[in-house]
Amino acid sequence: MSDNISAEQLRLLIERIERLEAEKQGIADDIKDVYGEAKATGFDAKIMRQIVRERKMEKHHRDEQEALLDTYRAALGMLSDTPLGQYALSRAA
Amino acid sequence: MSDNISAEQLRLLIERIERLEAEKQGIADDIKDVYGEAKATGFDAKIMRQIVRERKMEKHHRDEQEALLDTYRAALGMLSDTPLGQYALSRAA
Amino acid sequence: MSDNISAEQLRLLIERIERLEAEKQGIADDIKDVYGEAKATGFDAKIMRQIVRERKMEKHHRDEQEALLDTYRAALGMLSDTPLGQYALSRAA
Amino acid sequence: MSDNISAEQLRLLIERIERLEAEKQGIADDIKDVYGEAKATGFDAKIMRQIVRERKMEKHHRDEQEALLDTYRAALGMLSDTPLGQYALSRAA
DNA sequence: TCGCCTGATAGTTGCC
DNA sequence: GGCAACTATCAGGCGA
Repeated sequence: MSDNISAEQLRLLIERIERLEAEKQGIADDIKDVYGEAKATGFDAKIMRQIVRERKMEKHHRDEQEALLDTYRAALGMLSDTPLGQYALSRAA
Repeated sequence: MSDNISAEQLRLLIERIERLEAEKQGIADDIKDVYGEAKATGFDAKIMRQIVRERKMEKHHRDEQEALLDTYRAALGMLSDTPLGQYALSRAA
Repeated sequence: MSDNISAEQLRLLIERIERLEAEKQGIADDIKDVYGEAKATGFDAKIMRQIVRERKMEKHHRDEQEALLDTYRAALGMLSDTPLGQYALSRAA
Repeated sequence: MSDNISAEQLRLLIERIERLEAEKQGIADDIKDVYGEAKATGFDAKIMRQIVRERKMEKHHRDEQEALLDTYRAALGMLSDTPLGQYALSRAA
């Protein structure tokens, strides 16, 4: 009996995954359509992809910077109630 | 002036793409979550992935068979108005 | 000195790769020639490519089925020294 | 009867293609092995790929130059028995 | 957690 | 010259 339950659970999980993958593919198709539309308007898809890639990297870069800053903030947090810590904070910002 | 219009168009296209890519990534994360959930329930993610892959391939296989059959039908189509062609078609189906 | 040795090693590796890529390209050209020959004989290259693709997929399909079965066997293997596990194995095969 | 002949021809062509594709895949595997070997020796595969790509482009560039030169040579060939052609040739070389 | 390896994605070449 | 097949690259997932 518990085998049936397991099999049913497995079936449901597989179906959820397949449904999500179908959605993902649909969006991928939408993206392709937008590039097609851009091309029809006279833009170069290759260059656009390059721009998208660069912006993603810039965002990633900013996120990393932000994370680093958070780390500093946390490290300095424990010192923020001391005069020396206050000074370090003022230099890091 | 038309440069501004082009630049604006480009900006809109890029933003649409970035929004779609964000959605796509979100769904990819959802899929990962489902696998995580399955693992927590005691299923082996590797086997599940293999099953999903296999089912996808079976579907692709059927589609390809259908496409091949269509191609044959088209190739035979040029004979469909002759008795012999009719016979060939009936054998191919 | 060891730099020279490294440089020489690198050169040899690069040359081996370039030689292999040349061979690969040669074979790709041969394949193209065969399709050309087929076309000259009156066959439709598009259909031929579809057939080749389909046969490759069928092979891949069989391999995948086999791999899945192996995975199941491995998953059941942990039970193979119990009577109940033996029974499960006999049902799965 | 001619159908049988055609089918047999088609079979032979398909088999030749499949055999060539198997060879091609084998060489692709060999290339992968060489990169693996290089990596094991301490080289960076990504950089090596870049080098191979650049050398291919350089070769292509040289080939184009050579082709252009041939075109000039051919164009000048028809003039090579005239004093002016002789002069042009001497300038082009 | 890191390296490997497979699967997804972008670029290129050949065909129509 | 556009489109589709194919190849090469890259990133995410798996195993050690």
